[in-house]
Amino acid sequence: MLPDASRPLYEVKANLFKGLAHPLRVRVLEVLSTRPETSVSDLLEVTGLEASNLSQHLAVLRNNRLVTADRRGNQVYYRLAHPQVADLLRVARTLLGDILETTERQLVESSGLPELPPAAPAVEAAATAVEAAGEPA
Amino acid sequence: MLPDASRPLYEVKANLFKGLAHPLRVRVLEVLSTRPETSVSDLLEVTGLEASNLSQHLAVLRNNRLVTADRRGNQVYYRLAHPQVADLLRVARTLLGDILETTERQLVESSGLPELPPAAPAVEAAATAVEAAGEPA
DNA sequence: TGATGGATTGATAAATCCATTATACGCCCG
DNA sequence: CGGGCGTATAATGGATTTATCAATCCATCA
Repeated sequence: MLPDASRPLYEVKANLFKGLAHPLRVRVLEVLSTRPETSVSDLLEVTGLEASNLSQHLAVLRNNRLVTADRRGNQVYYRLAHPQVADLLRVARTLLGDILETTERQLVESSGLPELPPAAPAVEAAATAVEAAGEPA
Repeated sequence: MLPDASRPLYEVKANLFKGLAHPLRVRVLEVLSTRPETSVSDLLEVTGLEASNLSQHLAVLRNNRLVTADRRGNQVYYRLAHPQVADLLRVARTLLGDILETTERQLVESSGLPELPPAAPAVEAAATAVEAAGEPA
């Protein structure tokens, strides 16, 4: 889990992605991208999760060195270990935008070519949702 | 597996990362980042894998719209579906470089502070390996 | 000290992922 | 058409991941 550099890079990278491969963990990282730090109790509120479940996921993020925790008094505060983590989320998002765009285009092309589709509610709304989502990363 | 935009973005992102969360798939994407396209047989050579195993992983990459395949004659050629995929791998690599650097520094700091460590073979070599690795992404 | 609130850890069952094997498909050539 | 090659899919069993519940740890405050 710790990025052991003696292994082939593609293994280490795969481990990194594994650390990111859960909705909850992505969510936590997104929250952490918007503020300098966040307490576990705040994360609990935001996510509406069970404490132990969240804690487990935070442990995964810690083991992957994606976040750092420090305890102040009764509470524990988490922050991104590196700004690059936010970069990664941003790049992922733009990639997803592209993917969605081209799959949508391919759908249109293969289904009769109505140059400007009169309005494909679901897909269309979805696409713009991704573009405009007021989301941190 | 298809990036359904009607779901929360963090779920879609997590799915994307899941698609990347295997050494073999990362390896394939790295190979594909270095050339415009690569045939399955070439990938088989490079990776030394069983055909069906590779095929399964290629299917995952296809389902995630990370690669596209097109058949010409007897062979199938794969390519990255978007240049952003390579970007993602690059950002991941620099992040890993940072992570490794700071964990190494923390190791040194917490173990007696030999200002310039006389030479910590494993870790040191590893770090430079990551920096210098002549790897595509 | 005991008690309380916040967070983590351990244990377990369910779900998911993966390598392997076997089978099927698509294309070319004889 | 039949055979062979290159890929892909199905099925199976073993390993990993995850949500849940119980137990523990750590700091505060009475």
